[in-house]
Amino acid sequence: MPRAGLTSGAVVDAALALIDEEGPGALTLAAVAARTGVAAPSLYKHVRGLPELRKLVGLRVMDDMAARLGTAAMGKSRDEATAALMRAWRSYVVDFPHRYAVFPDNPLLDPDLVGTATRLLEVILAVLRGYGLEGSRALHATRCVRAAVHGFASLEAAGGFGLDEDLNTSYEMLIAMVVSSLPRAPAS
Amino acid sequence: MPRAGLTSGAVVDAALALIDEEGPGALTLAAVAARTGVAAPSLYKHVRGLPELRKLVGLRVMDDMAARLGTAAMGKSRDEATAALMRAWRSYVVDFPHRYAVFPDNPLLDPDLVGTATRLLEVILAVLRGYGLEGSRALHATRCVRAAVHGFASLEAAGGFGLDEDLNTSYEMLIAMVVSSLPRAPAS
DNA sequence: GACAAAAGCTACTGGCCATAGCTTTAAAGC
DNA sequence: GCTTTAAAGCTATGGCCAGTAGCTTTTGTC
Repeated sequence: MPRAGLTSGAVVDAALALIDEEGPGALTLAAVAARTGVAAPSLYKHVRGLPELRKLVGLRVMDDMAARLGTAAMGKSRDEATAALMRAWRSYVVDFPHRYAVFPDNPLLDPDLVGTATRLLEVILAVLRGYGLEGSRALHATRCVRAAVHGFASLEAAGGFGLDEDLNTSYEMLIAMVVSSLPRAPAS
Repeated sequence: MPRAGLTSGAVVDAALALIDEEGPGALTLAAVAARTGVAAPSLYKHVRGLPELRKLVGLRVMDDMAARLGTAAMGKSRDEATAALMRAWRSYVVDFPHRYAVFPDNPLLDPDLVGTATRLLEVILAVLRGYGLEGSRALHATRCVRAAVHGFASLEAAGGFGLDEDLNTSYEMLIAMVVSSLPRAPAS
């Protein structure tokens, strides 16, 4: 019997493939084992259990998003950067609708996730700093941007918007709303 | 052996109590049966199974919210109505943080939920009509309001905002952003 | 070529959903 | 008041999944 040659990363890959193909509800150890050609208990050699697998999957999702957002905002500032950030966020959801559902609920409270989560927030904060926002004002503004963007993304990922017609137009309107109403300090 | 006298409604009540006390993950037929003092299979006399119970619970949540939003917006118009609506939405989440997680993902596509879901959307649409918004513009604006409000609510319900300090301030800022950037037709 | 660590396996337990089929309660009709 | 019957409850059972225990086999290293 040849060895499967699994690694922790390969298990996460299989989990993501499963999620992409059959939705977040299909993520079971049994299914991952079947897909990787291994008996279910063998997975425990690479992953501590289902909760840890979920966490690793969530971490990958956050990582991918952080990379996308970072490059999207790169070289831009202010309104242009905000719009690019928001478009990149949604584009992830459009590309991987099922993945967005496994984005960790509360990454800031989990020591294993807080690093990546902070990196993600840092992207937003960096853009807001371009408006001259710092400290408390930047914090509140970050929350507002997160709320708008995450709200739209999660509703779209869940198919929550009824007819999917014209979602681009809706989102551009949301971007315009955010951009136009972000508190701003005078440009330096 | 006296009879428990369950009804479909009582089962939903017990399910909601469970969710409130132990979170949405605690909603199992076994737990509901224990709480109602009945053997698990007996629940099938009142509910078709776990998916249906979830749906009924989601329906109740939507119903409660629709009632709250309706009375909150009543007698107000434009910015005042928008702000009241948004505050009422969040107040539900603050009062029942765990319930918000069982809000149905896609009520508009489920024939059993679409009625209540539409009633809920109607409240938002009614407020937007106060700005003179109709048709396509109103649709897009509704989506933006939903996104902002739902995004904030779901992040708060999941504890996704790190420190919960100053969430009121953040939300008031979001309200101000929405109110100030809503497209508006001239007042009649 | 021997050995040790890691990767895989089978066997098993316990939780939960769900179905089948029986018993008992309680309400309705005579 | 008694009979009847539908609904409400039960026990028994099966299947799926997570997770643990303990064994075998591969594979890389000395």
